[in-house]
Amino acid sequence: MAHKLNQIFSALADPTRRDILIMLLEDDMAVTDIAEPFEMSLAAISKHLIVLSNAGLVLQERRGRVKWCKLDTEAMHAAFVWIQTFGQLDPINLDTFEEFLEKEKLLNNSESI
Amino acid sequence: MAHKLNQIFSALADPTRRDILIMLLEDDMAVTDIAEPFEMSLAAISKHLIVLSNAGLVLQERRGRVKWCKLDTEAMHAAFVWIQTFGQLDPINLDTFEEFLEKEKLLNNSESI
DNA sequence: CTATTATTCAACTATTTGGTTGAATAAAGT
DNA sequence: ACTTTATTCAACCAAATAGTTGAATAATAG
Repeated sequence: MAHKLNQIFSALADPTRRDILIMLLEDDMAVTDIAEPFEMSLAAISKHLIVLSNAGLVLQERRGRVKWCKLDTEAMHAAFVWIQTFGQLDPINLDTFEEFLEKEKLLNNSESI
Repeated sequence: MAHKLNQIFSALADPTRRDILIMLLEDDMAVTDIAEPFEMSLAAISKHLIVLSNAGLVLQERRGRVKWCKLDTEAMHAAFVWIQTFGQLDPINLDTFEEFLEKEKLLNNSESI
């Protein structure tokens, strides 16, 4: 599904998911324990975790009947790098910008297969 | 509409909007000029700019019939700070986490009026 | 005054998202 | 074997999103 940054930023756009990430800073947790403080259903939390996992923000490892969730810092780092780089970019050359868009479009298409 | 970070991250989640932000690094631009390299309609770009503006990532100033768009770095900085802080947080105390959620819920409600 | 240019609005559509509930699966405990 | 626990699946729903087109608005140019 398209660019990784799309998934990362849209995963971070939901306050429940940001809260889950903050919880996971303390320790790895099982799905049921993650769901406990929230007012929504377990199934809803399970879906949020799948979104976080698809974005690469969380790793899920099943041991027995329990699925342990832990932070995966790599995706967060990618977002961090994008924002940081953004602030430090030299002014771009608009003449080459359309080429850039073109390349990115091809890339997105190939990724979405 | 809820938490500012929701708007910021969800604005950043769209590749067209990220591209627009990159274009604006070079210089302030009018809506029509921003739209030019993209394949979608002007109205679609106009909507994207409203999203960016609501998120606080872009400032729009009308001069005559032209609406000039420029970067507003504050919101980007807020996202940056969140991610950076995230990586540096001490392990949280889960006992107080529900209180945190409660406060945040009240806050979100008052913001969404 | 009229035509052109810049931008948005309105109405519509298709898709995605975030939630629900109830059933299904699968492992562990007794 | 039976029950409980952990998690997901499936079907559904409401709301939001990202796009379209055509008309409306408003400022500039001729």
